[in-house]
Amino acid sequence: MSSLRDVAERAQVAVSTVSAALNGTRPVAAGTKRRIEQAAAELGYRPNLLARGLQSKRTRILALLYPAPRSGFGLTEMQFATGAAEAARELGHHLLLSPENADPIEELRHLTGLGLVDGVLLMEVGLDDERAAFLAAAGVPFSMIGRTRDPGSIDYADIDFAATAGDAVAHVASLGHRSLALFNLSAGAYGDGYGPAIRAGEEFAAAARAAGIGYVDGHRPGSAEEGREAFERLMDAHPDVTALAVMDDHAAVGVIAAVAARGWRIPDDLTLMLVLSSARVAEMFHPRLTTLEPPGTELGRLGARMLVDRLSGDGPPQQRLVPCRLVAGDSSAAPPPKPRERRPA
Amino acid sequence: MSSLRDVAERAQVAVSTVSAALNGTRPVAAGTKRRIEQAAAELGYRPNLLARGLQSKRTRILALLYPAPRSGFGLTEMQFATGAAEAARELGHHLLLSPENADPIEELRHLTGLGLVDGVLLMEVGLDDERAAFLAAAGVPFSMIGRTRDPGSIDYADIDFAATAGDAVAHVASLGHRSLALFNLSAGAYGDGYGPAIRAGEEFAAAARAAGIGYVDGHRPGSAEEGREAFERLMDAHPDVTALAVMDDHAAVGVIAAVAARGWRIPDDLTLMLVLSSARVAEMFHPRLTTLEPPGTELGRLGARMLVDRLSGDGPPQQRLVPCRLVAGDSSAAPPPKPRERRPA
DNA sequence: TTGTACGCGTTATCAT
DNA sequence: ATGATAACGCGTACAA
Repeated sequence: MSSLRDVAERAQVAVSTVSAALNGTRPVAAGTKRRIEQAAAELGYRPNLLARGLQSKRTRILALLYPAPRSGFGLTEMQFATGAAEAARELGHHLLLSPENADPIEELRHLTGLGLVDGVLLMEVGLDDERAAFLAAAGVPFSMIGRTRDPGSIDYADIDFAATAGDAVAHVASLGHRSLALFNLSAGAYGDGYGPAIRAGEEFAAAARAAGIGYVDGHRPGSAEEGREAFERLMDAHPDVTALAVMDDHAAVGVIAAVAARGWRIPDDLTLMLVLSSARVAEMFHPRLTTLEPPGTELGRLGARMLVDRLSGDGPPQQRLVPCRLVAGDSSAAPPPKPRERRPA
Repeated sequence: MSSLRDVAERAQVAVSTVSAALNGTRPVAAGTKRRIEQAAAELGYRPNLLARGLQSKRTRILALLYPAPRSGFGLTEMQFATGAAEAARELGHHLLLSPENADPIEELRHLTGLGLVDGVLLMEVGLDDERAAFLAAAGVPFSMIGRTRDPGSIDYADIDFAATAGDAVAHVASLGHRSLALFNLSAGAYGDGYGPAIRAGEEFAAAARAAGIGYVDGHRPGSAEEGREAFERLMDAHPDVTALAVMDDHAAVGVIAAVAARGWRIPDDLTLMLVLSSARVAEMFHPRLTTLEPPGTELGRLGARMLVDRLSGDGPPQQRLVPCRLVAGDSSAAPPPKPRERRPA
């Protein structure tokens, strides 16, 4: 690879002049500049990122801290990564994919100690995330996709659960439903203090209250079988519920089976929505489910952009909430006119 | 961050001795070595990767060239990335996520010119992949997940389509089926020369021939609607087909609908398999589909490992084929005893 | 406007 | 066995 010196020789100038010309870091005569640029082009010169980083203390590399895939790991997480990578590239940065091992803190200490990355992007942030605490204490610039319980002045991009729940409730309310239930994420899949689970629960409750419709939660099925059981118990206890929002894809499978087993149909007897699931997944179902699709790419992009902003200058903290997109499928309809009964096949 | 010099001062030795002691690159007296190690530990010294890379011409960073998500982009691609990242970390390397833009070659030229990465990992390799040609010509070490038509001596890890097709055929044959059809990937989704589509087609044909059972292909539905139509046409032309392998998730949705519309049931009237789809997706269906799950993580790991091996020394080319894992679901059964008829509801 | 000289943190070569 | 010193390629004072 050709270096600054090669270009300098070819253009008959000093190395520093080449550097200046190429970076615009000080005035260079138009003629000289042209000669230099031509020489650089001819040699296919590319600045060496290592040397530049060593000198400037800025590598323009971001690390995406990648939690070890627990039970569920899907399209959304993929979108975080691709969104962040795209935005990083557009902003002249690179994205390092950094899978966490058993000891995330040690991993972080190592990673940041290398001098390789300028900042860190955190995924799957817990309500009391130790990684965030560590990074803040260590003075390492970082941003979060998701957020801790008390983000303070830390940059983050997260789902707007209030708006999302509002949209969902408005959707079913406008169809005429008077009572909505939520099947939340299972504790097993994500641990107990998982932010999205907690926030979704709170905001759905609030939205339903504000809209003046009934609301039931408490079930947290994490598999098809649990979804079946949960639906049965839900109908036993609250036969008036005509709309159901489910946060776990597999639980939805069970719900659908349970509905069919009763001789009921979707959407005639039950309006079913998927929450935090991509439209691609919703299309796998029959009928195609209405879904509240998380803005994965958008959040990834925002996270990266915020981090780059933070590295450049220091403005006020950027904290952005983005609602899910409601994609209406064929699983939404008006509630059944009369009380439903079991109609075994 | 503390540097080698800080450690040297603290241990009362020369910088070069510290370097030698820490890297074991030349003999160091036991006592000195202990002093140095202690000083390093006390200062929390971490070698600066940039400086080391600048000097040694090896950054221990791998780039995963990440194609812009086309239509279909799922869990498998995610697994490539996570597998590669994990393996890289275990081997003391880092993984850079590099999304491709409009001009992949220019992107590659840029990336490799930066001196930032030691080698490149290619995903979604085409039969005549220009990126592979470029890298080979440029002398940049790389390995492929997937493979070109003629890989020559390039390292790669790919799906073993022959074994996969063999397993699939054996599965349906052992259930008693005498005729199998394949719905291949649509040309639209992946372009026309997409390796997996072509290899799957060839190998299913060969496996069926070897097993002495009938084989039909030619349909390439890329959506639910196209899947419905394709199934209708298939049944019109080949009413004897009792087993169907589908490579596109969405097409499978249409097939299932078409089967139901005829008043048929899965698996009683049709054995349905998903090919190259993850078990997680297969579980979304009802009944749970039998699937040939691609070894995404494994391939990612292999690709990274091969690349690291190649960077370290140069042995013979490593070319590994890994078969898909057959996960039996509830969509496989013996063929119907009598010819099926339409049984409209 | 341009050139010279130094430092970033590391490894490698040469003396000692 | 250890220490001094020269690169690696770049940015940046400072001098010209």
